[in-house]
Order: sequence, then C-alpha cells, then structure tokens
Amino acid sequence: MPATLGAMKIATWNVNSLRVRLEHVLGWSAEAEPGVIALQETKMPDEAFPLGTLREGGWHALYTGQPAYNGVALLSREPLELVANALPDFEDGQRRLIAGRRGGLCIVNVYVPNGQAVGADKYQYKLAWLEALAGFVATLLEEHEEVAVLWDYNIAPDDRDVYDPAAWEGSVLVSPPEREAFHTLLDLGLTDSFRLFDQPEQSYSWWDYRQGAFRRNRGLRIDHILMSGALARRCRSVSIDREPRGWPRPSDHTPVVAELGPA
DNA sequence: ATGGCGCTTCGCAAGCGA
Repeated sequence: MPATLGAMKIATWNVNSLRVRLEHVLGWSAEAEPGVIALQETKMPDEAFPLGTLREGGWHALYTGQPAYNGVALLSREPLELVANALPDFEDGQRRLIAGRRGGLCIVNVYVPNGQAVGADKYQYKLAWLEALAGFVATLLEEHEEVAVLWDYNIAPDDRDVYDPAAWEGSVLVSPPEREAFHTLLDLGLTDSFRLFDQPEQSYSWWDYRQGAFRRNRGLRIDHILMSGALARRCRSVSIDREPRGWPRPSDHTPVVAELGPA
C-alpha cells in the first residue's frame, strides 16, 4: 500500500437514491474523473448495492445501507481499508457514516440527520449525532495527518450559503445550535475547504425540487468537504458542479469536488 | 398562508426530506 493517496479529485454527492441515480453517477464520474466519491442517501440495503455494475466501471466500494432511508457509500479507484461503518457509541441502526483510509489519508463520508424542525425530536437527535461525530473525528485526527470529512452535513454554515437568509432565519439547517455544531468540527482543526478559494456569489449545492428552485437559484450550500490542515495544504481547488442538477430526473443535490495536489 | 416535488414502501396513500 502506498504511503498515501496522491493527486486526485475527491467528491461528495447526495444522490437521493442510488437505484435511480446510478447512471448519473457513472456518467458524471466518467467526465469529472474523481478518485473518490462519497455518496449519501443511497436508500438501499447492502444486498441491493450495485457492486457488480460499479466494479465493471472500475470502482471499489465501501458501503452501508438500509431500506428506504439513509445509506452511504465510498467509491474509490484504489481500494480503501474500512475504518468504520457506523458512528461509534451511536449504534441506532441509521446508516449514516462510513470511513475508509489508504496510507495516511482517512476519508469520512457522513449523511448528517436533517433535523426536521427546530425543537423536534429529530432536531435533538441531529445535535446529539453531531456531538458524537465531533468525538469520532477528534480520534481520527489524532491518528491521521490527513483527514477529509465529506458530507451532506445538512447545515448551511453562513448566511451567504442561503438564498434568502431572512426567510430562513432560525429554521432548521441554519439555526444557531446547528451552526455552532459546524464550528465545533472546525475547531478540531478542520477547514471548510470551499472557502479556501474565491467562489462565485450565491454558490449552492442543493435546490428544492419545487417551484423551479434550481432555475431561480434558490438554494442552500449544505454539502461540504472539510479538511485537516495537512490535507488543506495540498488542496488546489474546490468547486460545485451544477451540471448534474440540470439533467433529467436529477438528485436535488449536486456534486462538490475538491482537487488535491501530489502528496 | 399554503403547498408546491420526488423518493420510498409487505404500495395504490402517506411519511420524509431540506
């Protein structure tokens, strides 16, 4: 096994059903050529995971799923060693985390709970889950120089990540406790890699299916690639690829891609 | 103000997402 994964792109994409979006993943990756893709909301049990088709496409895969809800997968051009397929000490059956590594680079793929509404039981669950995630990421940072956390984090960290901050103020995805949880992760030594670079204004990664939200660019930036300091130092660019959001029958999220230089 | 779209399921209606 090489010391680490070298120059490549890493991507995160909530596909809202891998069954429906498999051709999108294969088509997009053939063009974008990422070395690793973190998929969320695969929405299928492990026995239904399309491993054969992905292998034919040249992918290795780590995955954990369940029927109908949640489910995450790490696709990679080089095989990854499984680090965890659940959040330690948070075993509740919701398949929301998978982590793998190769050499010194550890890649964590998470689908953070939505939270439903501020104050709801699911909102409390989200905050508790994020607290447990911070603990897990802290242990990973102790063991690895290079850590990437790719996710549908279900938090818009700043008002510039929201198309209409006044309308969204205080609601789930932007509420202060959620944003504080985001900063708790950053305080561990992670960087929101998207903001390492100049970005277009009104950059979003999710748009509601309704009301022509994508056409009107009424979106949120809720999909993130966080990097440890050592990894951020070899990050060359981060961008949101809006193209697949405009394809027929798209996911409501679109890929976020980070380009890494040589190790 | 409401709901609007698209996904799922011991399906044909309802829960959930964001």
